[in-house]
Amino acid sequence: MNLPPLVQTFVLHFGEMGSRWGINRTVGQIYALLYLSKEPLNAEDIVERLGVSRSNVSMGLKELQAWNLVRLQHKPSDRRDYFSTPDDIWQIVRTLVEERKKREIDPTMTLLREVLMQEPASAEERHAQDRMREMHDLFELLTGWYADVQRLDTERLVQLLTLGSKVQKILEMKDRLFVVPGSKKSRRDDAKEK
Amino acid sequence: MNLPPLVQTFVLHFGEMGSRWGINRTVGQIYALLYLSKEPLNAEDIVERLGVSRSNVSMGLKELQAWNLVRLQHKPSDRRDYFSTPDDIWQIVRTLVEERKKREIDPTMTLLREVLMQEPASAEERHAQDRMREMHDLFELLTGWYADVQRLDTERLVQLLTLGSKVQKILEMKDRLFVVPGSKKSRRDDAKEK
DNA sequence: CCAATATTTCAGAAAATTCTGAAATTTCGG
DNA sequence: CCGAAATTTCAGAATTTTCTGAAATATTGG
Repeated sequence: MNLPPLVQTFVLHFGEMGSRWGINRTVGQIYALLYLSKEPLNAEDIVERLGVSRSNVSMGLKELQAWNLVRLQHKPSDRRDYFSTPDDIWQIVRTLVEERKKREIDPTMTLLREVLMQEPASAEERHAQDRMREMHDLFELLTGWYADVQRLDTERLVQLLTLGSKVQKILEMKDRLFVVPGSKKSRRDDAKEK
Repeated sequence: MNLPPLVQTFVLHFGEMGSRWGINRTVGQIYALLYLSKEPLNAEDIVERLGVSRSNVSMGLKELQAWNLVRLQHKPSDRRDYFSTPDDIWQIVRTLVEERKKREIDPTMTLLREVLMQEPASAEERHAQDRMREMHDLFELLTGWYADVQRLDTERLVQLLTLGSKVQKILEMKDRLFVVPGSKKSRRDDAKEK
């Protein structure tokens, strides 16, 4: 491995971290390297810096492309493929969340919907189905939130995140200001009192 | 594997899904089984239903305990260990997020902080450090948001998630209502115009 | 077109992980 | 305490994943 120490530390860490995700060491290292690099890199650059085989890099890049995590580009009068990550880190986050949802949540939701259609044949199955329904509803809530928030432009997203749970305070304020006292909606807070 | 079809479908799916996480098939299956089960199960129960070795179950349960994902309990006049998942699915989510943060984010933040202290020895290292700083700041924002939201009770958390980006609307409303026109704070929206 | 260059594919080697059975250790009722 | 029951440990077998080198395929400047 042929990298400045500071870069190497990061690349090695991401290689190890990859295993905690569904990603292998080389893929993690390639991504880390591209993320830190100012200039786009071609496959041979990556081979030299990471010290892995050309074919391994080829497969790694293919996987990263399948994840939409790298951008392929070309330099004038150079037929080699150059790869880079988006400059905007928020774009990276959005892609990551999107792709993980696609691979992990969506198939699970499909399965849950299927299983929830079936008729339980025993008390045991009935209970299992109830549990699956809880999970289904939870995922629905989370993905709904995500679908909503994902549309915000970055500035507003950051604003929202910075606010954190302080939003809650504003909600309470809103409730107090705009809900007609005695109406159905305003009873929520009363309920807490009991 | 000796399970009602509906349960088996879910257990097999979670087994496969486990690989996408850092968790192995058996651990995924054990967790799925416990999640669906009304009654706590002992190790031998799990062996029978999943058809894996006793030692494999032992190691799987140990791992799930390390993740705080299962609860160990005992039945009167039975010395065997019985395992279950929390009834409250939100408790499960909280634990999962907490543990993943502990294993993935925290070590990465430690590394980033260390590397950001060092003096870059070249333009390349300087750029790499800038990129790492972006990541560091991003994680700080996200974990800050999480730390904040994590404290909410479930009812309010659900409320917040249901609202999604509509929060934004309320924020704008708040701005319009309470910010003194011409003050520093009220200029945020003006900036967007240019 | 074609030859040089670039990239991908893929079979099998290497490495890592998962799983098992047997043995060791722990626990606790009597 | 003892011994039966329960659990854990662990060496190595089985399986899966990762990685490589060689060969095949694709691309493009001239």
